[in-house]
Amino acid sequence: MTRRAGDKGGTKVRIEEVAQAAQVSAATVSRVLNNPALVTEALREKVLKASKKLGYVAHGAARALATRRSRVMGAVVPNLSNSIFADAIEAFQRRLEPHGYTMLLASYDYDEEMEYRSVRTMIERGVDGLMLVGVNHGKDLYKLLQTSAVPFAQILAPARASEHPTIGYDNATLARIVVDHLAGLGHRDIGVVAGLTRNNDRVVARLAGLRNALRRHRIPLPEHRIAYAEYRLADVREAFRRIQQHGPMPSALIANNDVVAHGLLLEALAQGIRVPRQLSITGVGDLEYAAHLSPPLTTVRTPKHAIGVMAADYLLARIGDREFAIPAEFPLELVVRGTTAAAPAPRIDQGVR
Amino acid sequence: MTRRAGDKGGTKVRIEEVAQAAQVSAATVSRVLNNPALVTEALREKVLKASKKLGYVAHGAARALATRRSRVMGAVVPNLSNSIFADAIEAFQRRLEPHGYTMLLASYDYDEEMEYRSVRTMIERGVDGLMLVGVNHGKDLYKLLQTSAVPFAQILAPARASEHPTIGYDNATLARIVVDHLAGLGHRDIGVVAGLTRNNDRVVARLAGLRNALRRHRIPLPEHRIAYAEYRLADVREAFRRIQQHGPMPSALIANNDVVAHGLLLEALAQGIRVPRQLSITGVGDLEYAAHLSPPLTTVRTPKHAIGVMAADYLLARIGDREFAIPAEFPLELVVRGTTAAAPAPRIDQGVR
DNA sequence: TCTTGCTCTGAAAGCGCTTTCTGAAAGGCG
DNA sequence: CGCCTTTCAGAAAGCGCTTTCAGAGCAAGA
Repeated sequence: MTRRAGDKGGTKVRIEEVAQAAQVSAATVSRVLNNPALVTEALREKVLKASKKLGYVAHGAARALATRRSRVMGAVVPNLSNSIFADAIEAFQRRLEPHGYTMLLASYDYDEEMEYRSVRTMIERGVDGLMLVGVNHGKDLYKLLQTSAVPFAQILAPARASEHPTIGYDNATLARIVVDHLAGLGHRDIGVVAGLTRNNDRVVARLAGLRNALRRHRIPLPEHRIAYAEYRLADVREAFRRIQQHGPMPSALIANNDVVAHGLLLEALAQGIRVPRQLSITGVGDLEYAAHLSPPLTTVRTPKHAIGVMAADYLLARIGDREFAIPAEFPLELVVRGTTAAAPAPRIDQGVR
Repeated sequence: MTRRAGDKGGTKVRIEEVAQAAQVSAATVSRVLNNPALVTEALREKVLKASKKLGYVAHGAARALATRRSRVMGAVVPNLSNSIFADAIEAFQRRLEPHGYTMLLASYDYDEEMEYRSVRTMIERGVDGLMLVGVNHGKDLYKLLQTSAVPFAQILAPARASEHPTIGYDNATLARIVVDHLAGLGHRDIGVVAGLTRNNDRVVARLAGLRNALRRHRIPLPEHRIAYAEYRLADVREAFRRIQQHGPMPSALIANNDVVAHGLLLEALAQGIRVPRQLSITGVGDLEYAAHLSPPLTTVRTPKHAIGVMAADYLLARIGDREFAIPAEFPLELVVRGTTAAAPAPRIDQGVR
């Protein structure tokens, strides 16, 4: 286990030295390391021993140059604070690890130019595959991806949302699930708190889906019932108040994700508004704390982990020239908890009807 | 902006082709790209134009092989779900980006062997520098780092905690801050909910610090007043109950971080325990939601962002052979909010005293 | 014993860049 | 006007690996 002499600190060991130590050629060492089956048991052992003794670590760049394969995958995401990305990335990387792949990661804070730069740098670093978020990436980026011929997968959108390989659930379906639930509870007066739409096609798609689903139930969604907020509690609470300012409070609020829903819940509680008696709230994502809030949050569980894993599998397959069928869409599951209830009985309209 | 012909899809462009297109040698193209000052204005322009037109992207592996520098930094962390790591990583990467550095990331879920493998793989990929978490890394890992001569920085521990370069705050100081605050409020009966100590030197250090600080105030900390929990709400709530089972409830609970504090708060509220009247709770980290909980959480603000940035700066300096002084310790700030208050008046002891 | 057919190892040619070394051209000075 | 210095671009030698190609060695069959 412990290492003997031979590894004087800081001296990098080249394959040639291992070869000498084992009294074989560099070619053989390489074969032992990469394709052991091609080599006799005895040699293999001898080489492995020498390699271990010298503390040999292959030089990846040289290997990459020779094999035209880097064993590195790239992931480029908006940020790491949003746990949806963090979870997907982690799943992605963990899935890659046993295949000898490492992950190059960059975040761009929804800045399109920075995203482009990141992708470019990754291509320069020779990534074998690339994971991107969403389906909205500017012509230049797609061009770059095409010329460099790097396999890539877009995540968090349904396959049909793009002509490029895309892995995720459908934001329209998600919207429908939420709206159906709320409409089923009798809500006719619904507000929406969305994320910022700048460079975020998921928010846009979800909003469109919401509009659609509401229309099917003949529920109106006037502009002033929509508020946009960054995914920060303070921002969300302000958005809540903005909606209040523009007319009577809706009986239900649809949040773009659980963080937003949390913010809404917090603000409602702070104002003494009863949830769900006076106000129903829905989230998206089923974060860990959703079940623990009081009241526990009604939300939609999204398969972030599965998406990260599949992105890895897809890219691995592409690299290995294997077939891989991307499912059209991932299952979404409504988790009904305590923040939604039947709409309060409408006040008796004093007008004619 | 848009590209013209010349970039037929998927064909990678080599430097030689750019050279031909610009009617110069490959050496000149290389110089233009890496050391423009060595080349006349006219040539530079000509080459840049050709390079852009062909959509040339350098081959990083070849470059790395020739320059013995990869422009890649590694980061190896326990996970991404804990926002302290996510934040530090993001700061690290963002700081690196403008210097042309990309980040290789791996997480090991507190598995020492997996950490070793990750580091090894990164070294193989030729990282120019490495960021690790904590100061407890097993002989083999340090050996590996030494033989490969990769500069590295350990984060989230104070410089003095290790013979190797280390960037972070002192968990003992942190403990003292919390204990002083609580003791100052008259609490003499304090419980602790810590994280799992397996392969987590930060938790161990903090616990030791806590014991020390409490001793200075002559406050006892019997074993049954300590509960260990994973950083998940459900686990934490159970830990809370475990403490309740072993004797009377303490008047204050020290949580290892804000997630834990949140869990404690949730459980207390669920049980109808008044916070802070009956029970004070402190966290660590000042997560975004800390200020928004009700009551808002008293916590200690930790400089995760600054630590990530400094890790990047340090490694960059080391690579550039520049001097860099790591501060002995980072400032910590107690943020007093609503979850701590004076200890409830002690019940009149019926015993003699 | 000689040939045929395998299996296994080594020699050597790159992979695509950077960088030293060299020579050509240009500019300054006696 | 010629010589020396200086500037700038090209030729070529690697960087450390992989992999093809060819040959050596050996077993088996004739």
